[in-house]
Amino acid sequence: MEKYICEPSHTFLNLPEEKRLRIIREAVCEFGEYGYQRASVNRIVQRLGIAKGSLYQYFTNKEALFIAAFDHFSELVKKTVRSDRDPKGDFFYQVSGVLHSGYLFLKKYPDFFLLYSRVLAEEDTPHREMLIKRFHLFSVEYFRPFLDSGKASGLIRTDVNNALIFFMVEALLDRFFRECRGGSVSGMFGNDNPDDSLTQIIDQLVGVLRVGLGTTRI
Amino acid sequence: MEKYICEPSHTFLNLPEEKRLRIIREAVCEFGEYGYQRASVNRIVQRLGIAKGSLYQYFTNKEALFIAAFDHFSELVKKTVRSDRDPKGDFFYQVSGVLHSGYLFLKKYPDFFLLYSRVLAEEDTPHREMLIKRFHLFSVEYFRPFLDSGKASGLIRTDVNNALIFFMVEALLDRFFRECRGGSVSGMFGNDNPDDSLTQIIDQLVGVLRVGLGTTRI
Amino acid sequence: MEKYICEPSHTFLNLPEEKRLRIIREAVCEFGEYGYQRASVNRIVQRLGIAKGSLYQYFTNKEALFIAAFDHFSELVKKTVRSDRDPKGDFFYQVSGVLHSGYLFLKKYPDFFLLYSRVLAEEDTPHREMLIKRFHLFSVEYFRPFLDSGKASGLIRTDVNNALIFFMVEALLDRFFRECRGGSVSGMFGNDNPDDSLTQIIDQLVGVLRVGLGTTRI
Amino acid sequence: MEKYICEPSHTFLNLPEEKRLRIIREAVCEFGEYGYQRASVNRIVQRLGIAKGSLYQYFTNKEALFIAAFDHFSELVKKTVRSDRDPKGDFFYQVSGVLHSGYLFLKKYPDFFLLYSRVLAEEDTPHREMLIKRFHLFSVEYFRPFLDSGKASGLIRTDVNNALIFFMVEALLDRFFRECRGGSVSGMFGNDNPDDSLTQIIDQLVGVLRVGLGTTRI
DNA sequence: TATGAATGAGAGTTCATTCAT
DNA sequence: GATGAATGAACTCTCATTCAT
Repeated sequence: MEKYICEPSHTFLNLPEEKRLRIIREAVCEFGEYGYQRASVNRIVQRLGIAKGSLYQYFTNKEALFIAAFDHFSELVKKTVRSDRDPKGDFFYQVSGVLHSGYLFLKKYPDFFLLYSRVLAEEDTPHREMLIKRFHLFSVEYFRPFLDSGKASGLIRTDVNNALIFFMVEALLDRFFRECRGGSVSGMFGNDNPDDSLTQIIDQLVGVLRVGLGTTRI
Repeated sequence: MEKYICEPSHTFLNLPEEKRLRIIREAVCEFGEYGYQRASVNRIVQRLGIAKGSLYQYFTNKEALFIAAFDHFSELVKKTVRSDRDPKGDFFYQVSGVLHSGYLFLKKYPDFFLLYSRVLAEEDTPHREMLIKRFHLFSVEYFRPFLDSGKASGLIRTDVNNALIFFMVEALLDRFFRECRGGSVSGMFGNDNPDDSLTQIIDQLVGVLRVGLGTTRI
Repeated sequence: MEKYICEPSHTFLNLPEEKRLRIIREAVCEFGEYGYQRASVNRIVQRLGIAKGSLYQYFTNKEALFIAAFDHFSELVKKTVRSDRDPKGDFFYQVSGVLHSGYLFLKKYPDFFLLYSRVLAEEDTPHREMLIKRFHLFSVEYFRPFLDSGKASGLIRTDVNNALIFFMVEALLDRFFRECRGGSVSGMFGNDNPDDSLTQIIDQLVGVLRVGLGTTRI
Repeated sequence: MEKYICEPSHTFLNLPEEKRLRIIREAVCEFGEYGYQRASVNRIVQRLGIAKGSLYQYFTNKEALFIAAFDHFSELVKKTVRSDRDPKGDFFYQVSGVLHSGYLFLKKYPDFFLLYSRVLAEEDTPHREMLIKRFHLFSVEYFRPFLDSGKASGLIRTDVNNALIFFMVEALLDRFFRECRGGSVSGMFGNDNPDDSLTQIIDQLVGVLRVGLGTTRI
């Protein structure tokens, strides 16, 4: 993992874990709600009930605080995905699994997810490219083995570029999660079914992928 | 087309076209670069070399200027797509056509495209939902006939929801254009071919769609 | 009547009377609603539907327009009071008469009255002292004969200074009209009688004056 | 005393008293000179020689500063009147006492008095009605016992409405103080006697009231 | 004579950051 | 180590007035 220009200070790291977490959580919340630029350090310290000077002793500036908040989130995502991992299924099963556990994650930590979308969305987010790339690499690293073995075993068309496959999968994940955040997933396809129709929708989406990218025929 | 609460003033509409366009263009540029909230009216008038008061005689407020800029862009996009339209091809041919002409458009007006992504991305953009919806409706309106006749003629699977098809197509368009903006299209798949490899990439993407959504077999 | 530094221009005086009156009326309205300083020339021309430049050709500046508006009002008041005048009654009857006709006036021309209160109230009104003094002089001029003959005929205490009598009468007029503007006159004494109780209230007020200042005993 | 939506911040309350008072005093001065709307926060901080941001850490906005300034003044007035109070005299004696101590107060704090007149005068003053009402209530609360016992003991006419009596007394107080502010009190009745003629004038005024409202005959 | 586009100073307010205590 | 008062540039928006057409 790269070192940032501005790591949290020792003062911060020596804080009791509870307080450290509260600070990170409030930061995630603020940055998620307003995006980096419009987020207000004032509001953060107000919500925390600590002095502005204190925060500036933990982090050299707004940017450092932001990076720390994002990092925490990003580690959490990876941990969650890894722990949910069921290594038995094929590539398409994995995609479907990530859609499911991603959905659960964003229902559980809406603030974290909001923060992530903000970073994706707002170009003036500091270190944006690095942060995004890290997620992309994680996704590649996660799906790669399944993709490789899929191609090896004849499950997946070998005439389609890996990069293009990642491109399509990430496009669908992105859009799916973005859509999720707003309203109910089912609502996005016009019907008013409750959340449990989620499985059907994911199945349909992945089904199309399976046909388009796979060798299986209908 | 709906009327907004705050149209540009007569003063603005009576301006010589050249000046009017310059103003819109600079606004698009600023809003594209910073997003609505962080964009600065100060900077805009500075770039234009006009007095702040003047701009406020053209538009009641920042929001009105923003809407005007976005509208100009949005009309231009529609006009471009419509004029490029080749009504002969099937649904997938149309998707491929839109990818092409969209690519050309964003190379020609990168600022406009930036603005669009900002709107998609930033939730505190005023009237965001309306602006996005309008694009979505345009896309539905454009593709719908081809989709319908495709299903009728047996070209396209009828067991896949229309909404889901739109979802996938828009997801790919979105991501494709977003990727385009950064570097060369070819760069996004790891190879350094010049732009003329664009056709191949689009063909591959649409090819996968054609298999996944269509009844044609490989 | 004194000449002002800035009379309305010939251009204005040559305007058709109807237009001239509309301009004055809108000005009265604006200055009444916002007071001199906060009144907006922009709004006035907007309401009138004429060009800002035009207004500035009629009046050299905001101040000149204001004076013209106030003058018109002030002439109207004097005309009204004079035409209502019933020279038969004694001093106290006259006071009561002015209270009545003042009340009717302010119900008929609330904007004019509002303008007057603004002038009384706001110290940064240009030429305020002159405008107020003119009203005071009018009041003195109006009441003086009745006061003199009242003292001569033994109706009014001669041991009370004329200036003090004017002071008291004007204080009551002022407060009475100020109170009137807000709600119903009757409301100001806590009872909810309709406007026709006005006569009783005025009678009571003047009654107290009559006892305090007069030689009549209860 | 009611709490306002926006009290001064802790930051302000923790300031050394001297500085706190300076700020209030300058605010009173500015609001008194220009009225609420035209008063300029810029000018206030300039006069104080502090940064604009500082003032906004003390008070959430212009309105809060205004209310704080008015409150300070209003408490001071009440304290002054109460401490001058001589509970021995009758109702008319009390009126005369308030005229005297009011006069002294406004000579001592002319800016405070100016502010008060502004509030009375300018309808777009925020919370105007509440501020005025509070003064009226204070006046009622102060005079009421004397008025009641006056009526009980047969000193005051019982056929005159209490509300009407308050109306007259307040009208005279208002006008008296307004007149005072401009020049010397004596000047207002045309003679050039020094301030010590004040007593005579007040005596005359109250004398008329005593006759008009009282049962005592000349 | 009438127009209305242009002006620019000044309004209230916010905010990341510093530093003496 | 913690505090929080102070800062001042930048923000959006308003307005009386001018002047070329």
